[in-house]
Amino acid sequence: MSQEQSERMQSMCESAKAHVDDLLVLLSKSKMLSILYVMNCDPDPMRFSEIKKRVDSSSTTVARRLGELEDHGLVTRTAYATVPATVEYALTKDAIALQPSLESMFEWVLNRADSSL
Amino acid sequence: MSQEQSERMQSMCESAKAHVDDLLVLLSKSKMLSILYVMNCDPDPMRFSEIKKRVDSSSTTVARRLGELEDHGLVTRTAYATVPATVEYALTKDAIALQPSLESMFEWVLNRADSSL
DNA sequence: TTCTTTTGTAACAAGGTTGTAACCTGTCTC
DNA sequence: GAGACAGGTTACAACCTTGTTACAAAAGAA
Repeated sequence: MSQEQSERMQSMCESAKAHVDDLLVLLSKSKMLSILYVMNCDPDPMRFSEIKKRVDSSSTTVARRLGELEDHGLVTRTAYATVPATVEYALTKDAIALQPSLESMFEWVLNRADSSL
Repeated sequence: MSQEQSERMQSMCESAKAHVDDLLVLLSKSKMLSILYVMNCDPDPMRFSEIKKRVDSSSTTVARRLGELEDHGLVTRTAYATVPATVEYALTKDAIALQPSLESMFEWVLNRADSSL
């Protein structure tokens, strides 16, 4: 951990602390890291059903998570007037900036899962 | 996301998937990322009260998280027979391997918190 | 006309998680 | 003896989160 980063942490005002907590709570919600991971795997926008299939969760939970990500400006939602409906989700620039961290975190997770077999 | 990583994901057996899920659930528990972060900030072992103070949570939750981390082999707990009691927690080698990911994830979180002011 | 599809939403019961308050150990100090 | 300290544990009520089920819209296919 860099000296600079620690100082930034300690000198933070209440408001910024709340924002940090907010983001940590967001990232800690169930399936959230998985959703960001699968969306990072593919640079193209992804449909609801594809995300749901890959993270293996209920519609309700996937919809809730995607809504929360949209609220935080981390994904954009685009609906097309096809029949049946088509909706595409894409990561925003801000979320793409998280990619290296996510990738190395999952690298670690996969390695640990491998070695525990 | 690397080709190799995606393939590893897809070819995983049920057992490994369970391990991955297990780790993701662990990392997603409340205050977990914060605890790992503050312990990474300082290379020395850290006392219970210091961790509790830095993550700003209840004894119960901090104790629960540290226990879970210990169960997963990510921290070691060392008690000294002083009066009053002294207990030190240290990250294991495996947890230290997660440091770069955590650091860049928190870098991202702090940047986002800054820019949302 | 009814079935099918995608992408959700609403309501709700079941289960999980949290903080609080009370308590504990063990020794030194007042 | 009473307090204080670190580092917890236990019990429990309150709260949060989850999946399930039912439902909806819109239009083309059977």
